[in-house]
Amino acid sequence: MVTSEVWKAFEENEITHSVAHHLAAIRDLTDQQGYARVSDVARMLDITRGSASLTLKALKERELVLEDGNKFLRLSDIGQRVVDLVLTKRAVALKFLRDVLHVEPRQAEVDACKVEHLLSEETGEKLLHFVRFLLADKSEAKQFLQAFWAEKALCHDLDACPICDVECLMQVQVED
Amino acid sequence: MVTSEVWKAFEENEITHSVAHHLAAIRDLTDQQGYARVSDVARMLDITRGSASLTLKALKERELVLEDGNKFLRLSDIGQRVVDLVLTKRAVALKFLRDVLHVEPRQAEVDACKVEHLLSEETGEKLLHFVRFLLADKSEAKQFLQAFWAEKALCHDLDACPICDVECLMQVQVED
DNA sequence: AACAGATGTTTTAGTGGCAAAACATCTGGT
DNA sequence: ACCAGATGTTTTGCCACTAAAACATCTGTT
Repeated sequence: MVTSEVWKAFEENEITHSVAHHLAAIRDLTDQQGYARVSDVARMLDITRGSASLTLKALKERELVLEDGNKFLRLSDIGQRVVDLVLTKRAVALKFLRDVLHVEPRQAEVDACKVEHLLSEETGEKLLHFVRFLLADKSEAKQFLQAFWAEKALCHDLDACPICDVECLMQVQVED
Repeated sequence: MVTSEVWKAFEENEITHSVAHHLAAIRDLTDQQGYARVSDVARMLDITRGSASLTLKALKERELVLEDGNKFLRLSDIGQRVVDLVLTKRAVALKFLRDVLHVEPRQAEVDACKVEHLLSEETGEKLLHFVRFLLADKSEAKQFLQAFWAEKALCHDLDACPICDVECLMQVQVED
């Protein structure tokens, strides 16, 4: 794989950040109030109705969103599947950042939200396994986390931590 | 923090994916061949010279990129700092995905590349600590990883794994 | 001197996403 | 019946990013 193929994959993402949140808004609104209209989505995302109308029109053409005769929106089966995958990855990433890495809750939320739609299914699935294993009631996990959290308290500043430079990190060899 | 503030943070990112790679290209080219011109950057990123010219013009105006009389480009101190932060986060994310989660190397590269510029400094730093601790020569880490990699082999398919649903995961309480 | 090739820039156009404004429609209250 | 308010759409314009094409400049070869 050439370098340009790697970095251009970003643009080729079929589900953009904006699309993911339009779909998630429809899901949330349907759950909360039983229906979702263009205006409801716009209000929830804090964008204009015009903007939401255009984005949702495209999603209807892509058949991720359906509309009944009363202008009520709902997710198609595929749309539901898409938003499930994205929200699962968001939840797992949030759990990892907040409860394992101890990133500030708000920052963890922002970061998880930024990357949710960009992580591959493979990464999402493996991160899920990892977090589950890490937070389960296993002695190896408990001991490891205890040791990690204890050590972390000693080293907050990257520049001040001699063992934490990346060149050094990248040379660490891992044996399975 | 309101929901809309969280998801809109994506758009407010000052360093876009494209910008990060333009800066990284200048850095790589300077290291490899001693200089970087608009055409070199365009070739490396596999975009047209026109496109690179426009993006780099904007970066010169933002003073992240400097140009000498011979049209040779170099990073300003701030530009250097920016690209260092991004590439550090890419390296750490790659290490984590590939060597800890065992994501397929190519997929790990793509995913790390997609999120590198989106992760906060806090997350990047804490992930670095985590990976370093995890891959260091510590008994807690070794035992944990051994147990994780052994268990992971048993559960490849998300749907087939009853313990791996997210609702369940999110209810796990963590005590420090 | 003339030409070819490489380089850099600008213009035009397309995409995704946003706001603002104009417009149409629909609904409830008086 | 009328009006106000809410709703939905379209148009226009902006920004970041890209390609394509036209254009200018510079360099090396003959």
